[in-house]
Amino acid sequence: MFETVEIKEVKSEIGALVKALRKQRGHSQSQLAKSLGVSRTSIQNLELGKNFTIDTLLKVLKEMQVLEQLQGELIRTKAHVLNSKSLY
Amino acid sequence: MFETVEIKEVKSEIGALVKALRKQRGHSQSQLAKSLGVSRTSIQNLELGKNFTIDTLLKVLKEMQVLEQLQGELIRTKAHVLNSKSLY
DNA sequence: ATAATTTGACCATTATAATAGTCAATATAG
DNA sequence: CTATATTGACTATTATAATGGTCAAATTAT
Repeated sequence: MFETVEIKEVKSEIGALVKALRKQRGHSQSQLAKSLGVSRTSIQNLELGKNFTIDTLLKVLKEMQVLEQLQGELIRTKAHVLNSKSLY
Repeated sequence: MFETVEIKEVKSEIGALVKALRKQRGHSQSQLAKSLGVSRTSIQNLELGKNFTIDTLLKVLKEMQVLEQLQGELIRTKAHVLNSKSLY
């Protein structure tokens, strides 16, 4: 047990999710970049699992209308953290 | 409807979550920074809702052993995206 | 209460993400 | 098949995140 998840792997999965969201909406990297006011290189790096800033990611998620969901997850996760007794 | 969530707000919530996780484990910013091999300033900026890189965030989440959960969410979300018919 | 620790707010420097551009390889459309 | 659009892979430059340091204010421990 305690399977280790690599950071690199998670970044790639974030990239794959962004690409899936973008494709589903029928946009090219250029179209998306333009509507967010960022460079296509930023979208490309995000999708290819390179390093990127939280701003770039959140801009995409807002455009894709999944920012609310992320916020919900954050609030739930934090509540869960605060309610569970510390084991540390 | 279509309540707008601000990026700034979400960054602050991520910061609050990280701070809650850290406090629960009884670590100082300095301790956490050292164990991740990043500067305290990076932890501080993350917690205060400034901009930061995905690497910094994922390092923290890995240390806090919540990276698996995030990965699970990503996979579920992507599956949901791919299974739902496009409205676009 | 006071001593010790932690945190937020700086600053200067370094590392690197973001930008704008090009081009060949793929993919998509006609 | 041919034309068009898109993507991945570069490069050079600029903007900014990360670093390492200090210090006063706030918090926590004694």
